[in-house]
Amino acid sequence: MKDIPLKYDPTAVEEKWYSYWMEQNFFHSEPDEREPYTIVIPPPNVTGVLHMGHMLNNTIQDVLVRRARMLGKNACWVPGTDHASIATEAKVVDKLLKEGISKNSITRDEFIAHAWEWTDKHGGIILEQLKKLGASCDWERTAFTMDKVRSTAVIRTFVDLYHKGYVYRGVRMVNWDPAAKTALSDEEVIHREEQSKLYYVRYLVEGTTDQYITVATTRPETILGDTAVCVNPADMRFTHLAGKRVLVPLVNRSVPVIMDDYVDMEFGTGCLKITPAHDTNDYEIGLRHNLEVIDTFNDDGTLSEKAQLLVGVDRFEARKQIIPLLEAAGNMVKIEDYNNKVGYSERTHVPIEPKLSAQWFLKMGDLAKPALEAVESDTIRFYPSKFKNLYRHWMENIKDWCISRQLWWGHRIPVYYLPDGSFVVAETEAKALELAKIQSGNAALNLSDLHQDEDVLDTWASSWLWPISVFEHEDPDDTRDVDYYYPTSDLVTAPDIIFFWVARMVIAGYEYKGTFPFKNVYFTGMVRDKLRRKMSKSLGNSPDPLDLIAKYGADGVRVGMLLCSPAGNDILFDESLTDQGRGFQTKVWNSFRLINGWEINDMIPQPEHSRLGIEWFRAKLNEAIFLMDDHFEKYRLNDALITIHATIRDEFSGWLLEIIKPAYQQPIDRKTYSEVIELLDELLRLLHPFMPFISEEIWQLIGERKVGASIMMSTWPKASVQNVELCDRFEIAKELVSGIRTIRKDKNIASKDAIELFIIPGEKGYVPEFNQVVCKLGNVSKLETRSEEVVGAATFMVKASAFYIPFAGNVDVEAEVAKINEDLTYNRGFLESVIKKLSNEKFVGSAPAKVVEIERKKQADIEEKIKILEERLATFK
RNA sequence: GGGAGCUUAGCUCAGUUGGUUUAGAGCAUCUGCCUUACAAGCAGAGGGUCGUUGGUUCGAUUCCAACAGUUCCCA
Repeated sequence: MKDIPLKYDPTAVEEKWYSYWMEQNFFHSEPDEREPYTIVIPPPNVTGVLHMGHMLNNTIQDVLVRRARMLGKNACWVPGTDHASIATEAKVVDKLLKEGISKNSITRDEFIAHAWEWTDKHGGIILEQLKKLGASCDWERTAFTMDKVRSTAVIRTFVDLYHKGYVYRGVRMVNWDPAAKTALSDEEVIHREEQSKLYYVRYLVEGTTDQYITVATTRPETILGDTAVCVNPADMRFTHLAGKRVLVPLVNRSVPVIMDDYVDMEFGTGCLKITPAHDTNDYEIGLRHNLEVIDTFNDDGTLSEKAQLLVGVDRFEARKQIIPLLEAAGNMVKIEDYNNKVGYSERTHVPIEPKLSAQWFLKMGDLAKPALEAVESDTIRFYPSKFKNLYRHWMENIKDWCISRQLWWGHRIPVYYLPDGSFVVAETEAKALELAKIQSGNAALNLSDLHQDEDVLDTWASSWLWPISVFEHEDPDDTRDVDYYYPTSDLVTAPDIIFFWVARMVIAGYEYKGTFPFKNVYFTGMVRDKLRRKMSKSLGNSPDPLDLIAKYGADGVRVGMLLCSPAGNDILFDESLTDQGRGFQTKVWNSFRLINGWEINDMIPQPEHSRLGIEWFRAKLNEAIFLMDDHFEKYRLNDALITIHATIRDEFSGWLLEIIKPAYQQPIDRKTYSEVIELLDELLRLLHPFMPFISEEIWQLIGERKVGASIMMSTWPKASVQNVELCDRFEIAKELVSGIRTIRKDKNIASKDAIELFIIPGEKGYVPEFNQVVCKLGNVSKLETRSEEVVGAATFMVKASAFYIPFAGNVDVEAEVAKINEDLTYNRGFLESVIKKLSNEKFVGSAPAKVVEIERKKQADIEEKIKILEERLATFK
């Protein structure tokens, strides 16, 4: 008997064991002859602090890693962080601004120094927070997307892809973020439906004084950049305008009326204004019709000199100001309410401006092929598999990836321009110079003559290498780790980055390692609040994970998160979940406290009920292991948790402990005690991946443990042959005990008063082998079988067996009769449906023999039960 | 506008190739209990014509179609 506290103190216990695990270096992995099990963390942004999404995601990873470790695999969970180009740059710019420093006033190098300072200060916070959750990451392998090894990999890859012809520079319509002043990839743009206006504006047909053509637009401020008006060639309303020109309002530029079947005749007026510089579709039309491109916006979203009017005015202010101008000029026809979709920057949340600009692109078509095939063929499995559709759709319609960003924080593009405007691509300045000399034929060229591209690479251009680059070393020939750990086993991430990250990792994996980067992808749901709102800082609906851990314990929070989160389903987080987790933690502790409090006596033999209980529980536990393994195999982690949760709470604490519990202040026999400790040991091991701390705490207390021992390094219990029949028979005994409890409650018989129990056994519903258990749990002093109805007793049935408990007081005949009649009605109805089925010749003829047999058995069972019920009813008449 | 998914108890969800006593769990609700480990607990109870309508089948929550509602992705 150990001296243990009445109340479990998660904070103290969690700190103690996490330090112990760290001291023992249990999380660290080195390649050896065992099978590897590898997970790379989805690297959180250095700007981030732990939020509920991380909690869910990392809890899942930790569960998988801990179980794999217990299965004897060489488990390695690599942690790290992501430099998050645009988000971090924005934070650093803000911070500097508060200090009175504008980004424009300092050099690139000075800015980068500030950004590193910021990263060093904040970048590690989130990883420290993960430790509180119990994450068993190999901290010695912590990586950062901008550290030396990872940066080298990114640059090397760019150069390689360039030389393979996949990278090209092109002027294209890109998604321009006027706040960050950078291009964004399509995936970084979020489209939202908005209430806006549709403006009908008329353009004077050139050479006339009263002929107009009216267009409909949501963006009247772009009129200043119009270079055509377009109609559908099939539209009879406008055939007379073919070859004519119109005047752009306010600026009176003469532009052609063009015909293109892109125009939807049904929409608006059937007549479209074309602004090639500021609309993707217009740009395409412009290319087809050789239209002039007039860029009327500056990089910051204000109108440029080219607009001629409202120069320097912000685009949204310009929209307001241009309306009275159009009205005054007599061009505004009408304004209607209209809902349209507007693209917003994922990071800065400002509306995206389509803008022509020179950017670096990566050709995706060929690269994507093996990556699509891998998922289609289930070489890489998605859980849940419904995300295959999404993945396929994107991969089949993949577009080239805009990989340049007009930012400073990130991997600077290794392109070096020569004085003549040509360029070379190389991993280092020295190599670039060498190449430049050859290319230009000018051996006197030196570094100061070269100018490196100002842009950095998209952050995902580093994260897509993550499963490879985290295993690389400064010595490029040291491939020991990558050879051993790659491909990794499981990836746990959110479906919203399936394109950003998952798909691109698969692409990079095939391109650079010739195989998939991970075998399974587990998509978690979004953590939302009770009202299904996304958790966000601005809504203030997200609890601070660390507060939750302080309040409920890390184990409690982990259980709370997982209880309600089948793969891929959003989890509607509510503190009642973590409260449940804490409740379970307390339950586990109290169960242990009960056992711990027993005095052991070597002299007394094992009582029969204890022997039976333990025999049954062994079978039940075996069943639980079997089920959990199956759930794990299918990545149904919440089902696996529910299984161990129910096994501990209901079967172990609720049934087994009640069976073997000695009478008050009585000792327990040695055999039962050691057997129950053995069983508890197994339960704790099954619980460990979910609740690492409390399982370790109790495991350390129930045996003599040497320094260096830990449940996390113990083995995962193995399922043996199932004994379903034993479990089923015990369920019948449980029903009997429940029946007794119900009668006690109905008839107000205190549990300390012993009762007598008489039984008329039927074909089913009575298992005498568990009589000792029933007597113990039901406080039954006498148990006898009878062949005739017992009068003056409370009765109930289990299946086809009838049970009688004599009691002092009157039997409520009316109530009994009513109860029996209710039972009869149900069973007769049921019998009818079975008979109907069996009398259907087609059923008997075509259904499998096994199914028909089941129906026959049903019929016999129900008939027997009805017979007994009828007999009982007769005794009341 | 195109595509995908979802719709089962008041809420959140299971339901594994169509048949296992006319659908299960957790939470919530209700009723008892401060029963010597646990009131952060225990023992019970009620609650669903499986979105609607058709079809396939001996048999449909399960397969198919249409419709309705809803969510997401893409344009």
